[in-house]
Amino acid sequence: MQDSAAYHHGDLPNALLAAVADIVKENGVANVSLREAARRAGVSHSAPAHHFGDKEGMLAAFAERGFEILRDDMAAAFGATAGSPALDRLGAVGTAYVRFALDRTPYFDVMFRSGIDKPSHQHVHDSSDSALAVLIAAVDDLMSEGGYSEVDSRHLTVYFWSLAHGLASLAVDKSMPSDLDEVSIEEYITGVFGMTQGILGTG
Amino acid sequence: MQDSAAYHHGDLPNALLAAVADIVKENGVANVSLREAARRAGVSHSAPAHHFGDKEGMLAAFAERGFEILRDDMAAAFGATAGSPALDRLGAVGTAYVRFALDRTPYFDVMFRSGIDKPSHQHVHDSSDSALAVLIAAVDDLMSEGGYSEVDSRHLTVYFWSLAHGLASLAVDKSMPSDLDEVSIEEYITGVFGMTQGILGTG
DNA sequence: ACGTCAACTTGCCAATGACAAGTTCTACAC
DNA sequence: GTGTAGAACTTGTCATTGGCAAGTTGACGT
Repeated sequence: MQDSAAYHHGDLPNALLAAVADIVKENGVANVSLREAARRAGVSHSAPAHHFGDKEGMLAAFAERGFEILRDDMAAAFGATAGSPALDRLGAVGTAYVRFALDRTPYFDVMFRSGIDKPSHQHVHDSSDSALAVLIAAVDDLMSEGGYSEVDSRHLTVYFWSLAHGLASLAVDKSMPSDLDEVSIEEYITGVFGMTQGILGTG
Repeated sequence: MQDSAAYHHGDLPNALLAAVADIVKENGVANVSLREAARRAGVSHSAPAHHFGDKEGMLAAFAERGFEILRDDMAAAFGATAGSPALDRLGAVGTAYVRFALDRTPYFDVMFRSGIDKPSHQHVHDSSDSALAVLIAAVDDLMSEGGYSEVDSRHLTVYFWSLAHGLASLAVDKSMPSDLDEVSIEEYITGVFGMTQGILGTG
C-alpha cells in the first residue's frame, strides 16, 4: 500500500494527465507531445513513456478519464431527476452530455478528435461503454414508462446518443448557424431536446 | 490559360490531396505528413509547402474539398426527392450526410477530427456554410409546407444537423451499442430519421 | 534572346517519438 | 541493518518531421 503521493515525483501519471489538459487547452489536441507534458511535470523527456507506453497510450489514458467524468456527470443528472417524467430525465442526461463537451473541452477533444482508435484500447472502450450505459438506462426508463411500444429501443438509444453527440460537436466547433454566445447555446440545447419532447408526445 | 496538366509535375496540388486521402485511409489522420504526401506524389519534401503553406494548410485544402463533395451529395439527394413530402426530403439529405461519412471517411476525418480550426481558414468556413445551406433549404421547405408553425426553424436546423452529424460520427467510430455491420447501419439510419418522422407528424 | 516569375529542389535546424541502457529509490525479506 | 528485486525515473541516441532560407529549372510574354 502506498498513498497517492509516493515515489520520486509523487504522482506522475496524474501530473502528466493534468499537463495534457493544459496543453490541449492552450495549443490544441494536435500539439500534445510526450516531451511537452514531461517538461510541464518537471520530469525527463522519456518519463511519460514509462507510464503510458507511447503517445497514443497517454492520450488513451486521458480519454479514459474523460469517459469516466462524462459517465459521472450523466449519472448525476439522471439521479437528480428521479421522479420526473422519463422524457425529462432523458433531456437532462443529454444536456449533461453537451455541458460536458462545453465545460471540459480538452477531454471531449481527446476522446473524439485525437485520432486514437478506441477498439485497440480496451479500457477506453470499457469506460466509453459505462458512459453509454447511463443513457441506455434512461432510455429503458422511458420505454418501461409505457406508451412507446411502437418504438425500437435500440433505435431510440442511437437517436439520443446521436442527438447529444452531434449537438455537442457543433457547440464545441462553434458551427451553429449565425454566431451564438453561451446564452443562446442554452437555448439551442433546450430547443433541440424539446423538439424530441414534441415528437414523442407530451408525456 | 493552361490546361489542368501543366508545369513541372502536372497538377501537384491534386496529386498531393489524393496522397492525403490514401495516407488517412492507411495510417489515420494523425499520421499525415507533408513529407509522406510529397513522397507519394514523387516530389521533393518541401514541395507541398509551396502550394499549401504548411501542414494545416494542406489539411484545410483537403477539408474544403470534402465540404464541397458533401454539399454536392446532399444537393443531389435533395434534387432527387423533388416532389416528395418535405420530411422525406430532409431524411434523404440526412442520409446523404451519413453516407458521405461512411463512404468518404478520410474526408470526414480531416474535416472534423484533424484539429484544424475552421475559423482561421476562411475558405473552409465558406465551403462548410455552403453545405449547411442545403440542409437549411430542406428545413425551409418543411417549414413552408405548413403545419409546423410552432417550431423554431433555427432549432429545427440545429436539430437535423446534430442528428445527422452525431449519427455519422457514431457510425464512423463504430460506437453503436452492440456490434453492427453495414446492413444494420442502414437500419439505424432509417430508424433514427424515421423517429423524427414519427415525432413531427405523419406529413 | 531576354527577363520575369511561378514551380519546384537542396540543405539545414530544432523538435519529436521511440528505444536502449543506465541510475536511483522503495519495499520487503531475513 | 543489510541485501536484493524491481519499480520509477534519467541519459543518450536515432530516424522522422515541420518549417525556413537559398538556390535551380522551366514556361511564357515581349
